[in-house]
Parts: sequence; structure tokens; C-alpha cells
Amino acid sequence: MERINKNSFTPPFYQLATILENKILSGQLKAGESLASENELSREYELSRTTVRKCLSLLAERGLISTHQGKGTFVSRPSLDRAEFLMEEFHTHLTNMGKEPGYRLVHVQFLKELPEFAVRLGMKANQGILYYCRLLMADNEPIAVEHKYMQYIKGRPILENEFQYKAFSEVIMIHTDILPVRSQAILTAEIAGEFDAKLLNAAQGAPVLKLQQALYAGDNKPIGVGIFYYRGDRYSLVSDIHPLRGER
Amino acid sequence: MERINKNSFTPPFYQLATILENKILSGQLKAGESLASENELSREYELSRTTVRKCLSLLAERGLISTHQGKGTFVSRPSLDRAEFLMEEFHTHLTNMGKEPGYRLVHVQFLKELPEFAVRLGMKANQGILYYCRLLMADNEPIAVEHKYMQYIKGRPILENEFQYKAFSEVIMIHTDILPVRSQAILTAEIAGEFDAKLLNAAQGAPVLKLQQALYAGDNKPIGVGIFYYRGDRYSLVSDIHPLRGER
DNA sequence: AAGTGGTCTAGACCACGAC
DNA sequence: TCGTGGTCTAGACCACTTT
Repeated sequence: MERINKNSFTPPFYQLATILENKILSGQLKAGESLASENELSREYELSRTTVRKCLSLLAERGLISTHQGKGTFVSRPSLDRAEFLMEEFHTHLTNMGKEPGYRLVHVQFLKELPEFAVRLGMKANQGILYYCRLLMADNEPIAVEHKYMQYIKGRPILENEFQYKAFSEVIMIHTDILPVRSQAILTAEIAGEFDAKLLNAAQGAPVLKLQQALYAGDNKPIGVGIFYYRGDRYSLVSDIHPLRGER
Repeated sequence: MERINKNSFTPPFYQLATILENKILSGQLKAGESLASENELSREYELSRTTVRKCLSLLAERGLISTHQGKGTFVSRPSLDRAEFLMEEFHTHLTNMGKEPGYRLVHVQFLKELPEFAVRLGMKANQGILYYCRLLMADNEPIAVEHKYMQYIKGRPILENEFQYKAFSEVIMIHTDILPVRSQAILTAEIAGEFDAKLLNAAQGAPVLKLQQALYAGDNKPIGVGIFYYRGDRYSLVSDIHPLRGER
């Protein structure tokens, strides 16, 4: 049995995690089987139970095991047929990729009515709706168009500068003093409409990733909704599921 | 100052997390500001430092704070302009949604050459390539088509049944005895090709979510690649980012 | 009653950053 | 040097499941 090296720079909980992960990935521990109990592992590897638990919680986070109070800890399917996509805010995403984000405010308008999809999400027009449309660019190439609809508060100034550069949840907070606390988003594939295709400098019928987003206040009422259309040929999401590194 | 109720069924670390989360969401703690140190929090709320740390790690996981050794703990942007999408394996996804998954094996074939995108991913043909194509359905409606390319091992039987029902990583392991340990996937929007559109029972030019997946062995060599095309109008990904519940 | 995971405590030592 | 977060220990009590 492999042992824990207490002089290594890699902490014991991490060493144990890689040991157990290897047993799972190599098939020594098969899906559905139960692991040794926390107390047993603690004895076997001469670690405190706290340390064993920290290791197990790491493996659980990664989907390799699942724990059940009173029953034990079990190996999960080594499910690689699975993907996790993180869609960052546009500015963050581009700077991470080493590109220059650009913004163009295309349209700002006051509306009395909400578009149909916003009504379906349970949003109300109240005092009116502030609509704006923005073009997102990377190194001056258009990547996405976004359409935003938010509650309008009478008497509040409409600051176009803010629309151009700030994230939607900030714009909402500045205009309404309400900080959104919940966000729901739906991602699908669609064909770009004529208006959006033209802005994106894409051909008629070009495929886009459509992201529909709703922001909710603390009372769970939607206070802003938005739609993004990302050019399919210039924007993609990446998922990488890999084993723990031996060292870190 | 709010205090921890030690008689509540909600554990202290969770109570503290909601207290701190509320301070962040309400704006009492602004982005970039530093939190009280772990020792201070420990004194203030009369909890052990271990418990305080468990609470902080929960908030860090949720992106509300970030910790920096030697410097302190800082409030992050309340970034709601962000989305996390989890794409489960098809069978799991459908049963979660209460639908009946269905599979139809469309094609199985031995190839001598790999398609161009697989070569670009660094895959080699070696003894040959096993290709198959499968139609994925929900309640008998076509949802997605997948094309898989994997290493062929001479002399090994080709079991069509397995292709129809098993996950790709299992099929690979059964045929090659190699268990993939790493998966990389790229998601974009595209227009369905003629062949795929027909299988999906969709119109010419219909938009699809394209998922390109590569599975790697322990030596980081690709041993199988696949492409999924999901009908844009029947498949979508959902993200929900919300505050901690008061009770649990 | 015995065994399992879930939570908590009080104290220790270390690595890192700022002074 | 001091304060910060990162890790570890040994022991305790609880809730849940099985016997």
C-alpha cells in the first residue's frame, strides 16, 4: 500500500486524493463499490479523520465519489461523458484570452411594453422599460449582440455611458438601487435574425449561440432580462475534465 | 451584530455563510473590500477557526470571496453576469427531466483514416478506426446525432449492442482496455449538415449545438473523439446562480 | 448497539506578505 | 517580526442506517 510522505511539499490530503483517484481511474475501485470508512482510512494512512475528510470532499467535488450519511462512501461512475462550461462576463472572458474587448452602444430606448419572452418570464412593465442594445467585439471584430430590458424608474437619469461599459447587473443597480441576487440563463442554438446578423457582420441564416438571461431581486421578481447572440464561428465554450496533478 | 444560534438545525458554518452573504449582497460589504480575518470572525461569532474556514470555503466556491495567503480575504464582484452550464451524459440528463431516453444505432464502420478534425486533435489511426453514428431520442423524438471515432484493436470483437447503449468512455474501455481519464469538449452553434438534419428530422439549415469531445488516456494521447449535434429547438442548457437558502 | 458520515472545538505549526 | 490564510491533529457529539 502506498504511504503518505509527510516531508513532501504536496500536502497529505492531496496525496491521499491522488492515491484514491488512481485506484478509481485504474479500475482497482469500481463504480458502485464502497470505500473504506473514514476511520479506517484514517488508521491506514496515519492521518487524522479531518484530513481524510478534506481529501474525500475534494474527490466528491470532482464527482468521483459520493457520501451517504450512515451508509458509507461510494465510487461514482467515472463519468467523462459530461462537460462543465463556465461562461464568464464578456470583459473577463476576453482579457483572459488576451484579446481586447470592445463595446458599441447601438440603441437605447424607452418602451411601454415588454417583449413577449420577458412577459413569459414573469416580468412586469411597471413604470416602463428601459431597452438597450450593445455590440460586443474582440480586437474590433464583432462577436455578439445583446438586447437588455430592465425596469425604468421615473425621474432617474438615463446614463448612456454606463450602458456601454458596465455589466448588466451593475446598470440595474445604478438605475433602480436594487441589486439583483439571482440569475437564470438558458443557452441554445439559433439562426440569427436579420437585424442581429447585420450587426454581427454575418451572413443571413448564420448560426448563433443564444443566451437568454433573467436577473431577479431578493423577492424573486425579475427586474431585468437580456438576450445575447454570439456568432457561432467566433465564440465557443470549453470544458476540460482531467485527473488531479501529481504535484501542484 | 447578528449572532449564531447554536440550537438551530442549520449548522453554524451555514448560518455564518448566509450572514456574510447577506452583507455582500446588500452592499454592506463592497467588492474589493477585505473581510475580517479568520481569527477575528472566530472571536466575533464565538466559533472555532475551523468552522469559520468551512464557511469561507463555501462562499469562495460560490465566487463571493477570494482568499490570499498572507494578505487576507476579499469580497469579489457580485458577478451575476456569468453562467455555469453542466452538460450531463444523455441518459442521466433525460431521466432527470422525466423523459424516456431512446437510442438508434445508425451506422458502424471500420475506417482506415481519421476525419480531419480528429487528426487536428493529435489522434493517430494506428491499427484502424472504429466509427459509429447514433441517434439520441427523448420520448421517441430525435434530439441529437453523435459521431464517434475510436482506436480499433485488431482481433477484438465489435459488439454493436454496446455501441447502442453504453457511454463512449465505456465503449472505449471495453474495446481497448484503456480507461480514458481526461475529457475535453468544445461547444458552439452550427448549421446542421444534410445528413444530420435528415436524421434529426429537422429542416435544411436548422441550427444545432455542436459538441466536439476528445477523450484522452493516461499518457495524454487521444484515444477517442466524438461530435454531437443537438437540435437547437429541442435541447438547451440551463444555469441558475442564486443565494444560499436560509434553511436547508 | 454499533458503525457510518456530518459537524464542531482548541490548539499547533507552516508559508506567505507587509511592515 | 507580526498578522494572514493553509494545513494538520485528537477528540467530542450528533444524525442516520443497519444489525
